[in-house]
Amino acid sequence: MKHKATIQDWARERIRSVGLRATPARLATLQVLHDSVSPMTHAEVAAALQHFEIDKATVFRNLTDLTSTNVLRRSTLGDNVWRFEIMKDSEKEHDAHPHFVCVDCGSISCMEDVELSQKSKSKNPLYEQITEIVLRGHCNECA
Amino acid sequence: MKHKATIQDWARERIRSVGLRATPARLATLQVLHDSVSPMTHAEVAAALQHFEIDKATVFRNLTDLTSTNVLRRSTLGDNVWRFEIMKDSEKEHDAHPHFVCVDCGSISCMEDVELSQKSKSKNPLYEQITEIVLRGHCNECA
DNA sequence: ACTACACTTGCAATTCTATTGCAAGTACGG
DNA sequence: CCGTACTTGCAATAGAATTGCAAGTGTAGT
Repeated sequence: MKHKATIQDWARERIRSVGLRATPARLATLQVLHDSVSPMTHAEVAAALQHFEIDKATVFRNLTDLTSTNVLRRSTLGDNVWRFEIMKDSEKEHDAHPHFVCVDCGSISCMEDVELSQKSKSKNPLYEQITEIVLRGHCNECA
Repeated sequence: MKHKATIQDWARERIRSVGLRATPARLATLQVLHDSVSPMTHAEVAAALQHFEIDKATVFRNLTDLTSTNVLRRSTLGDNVWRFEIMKDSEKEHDAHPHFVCVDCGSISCMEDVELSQKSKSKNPLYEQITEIVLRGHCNECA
């Protein structure tokens, strides 16, 4: 388990490596997203950062900037709200990992160890062009 | 090719069969969606119906009602705007086979021969409770 | 056909997500 | 430590989605 200081260092390094400045707002944003087990909406991130008096417009812009530089991944899970999560180095070349949405409580979780496979080799040349995978159902809490 | 009168009859029949009233606004809504080759946003439907002096709130409520009764299907392409299309009889039984949504043209297709598998046996007890699988990406037409 | 009632509609206002302009503030290369 | 280009805060804006309520209307039952 990484220490907070280590995460800060990683965040600073990562932000600067994509040509952006390591501002407190951006470091805090990555910290918050790191501490979360699932993708967060911009409203959630903004709420978490209000204690630090960081404006929501700033949060928006930073989430957008960090997404366009591939530090974050932005996805829409079917409810018309953007969600952001830190993009791991390991998944930069791969397809996005599936997200699970509970239709009862709305909770979001990542399904790192689930992948798609084809029953037959026949068709589905679409496979390579998939950008997002969303699964809906009942989570353990609500089932 | 169906005649307009036939579509009106089908629409009236369909609307009433789900327990709703066959109002001019609803008949016109289904007519417009029938004439469209791709899913339409609420704004597009509302614009098409303005000539008939149908309020956008009414349009929205009807789209919502018709969606919750499975007359229409609502989907999001990733731009945070709902899109609606008539749900064909053949696809009413929505089993858990994946649907593919093209984020460019909005077309929806079934991916019968794609299934999920776990990389590791470890966790993910969520697997059995999945009710819907949606994949987003670029279809062959739009790629 | 008529009637009554529940369902619908129109209008206006509201909520929520996302975006932008601009002046003040700040990170950081040199 | 300075200068400048990048960032931020604040306020305003745009657009999608939603709601309250009184007036209007489709329909089942007579």
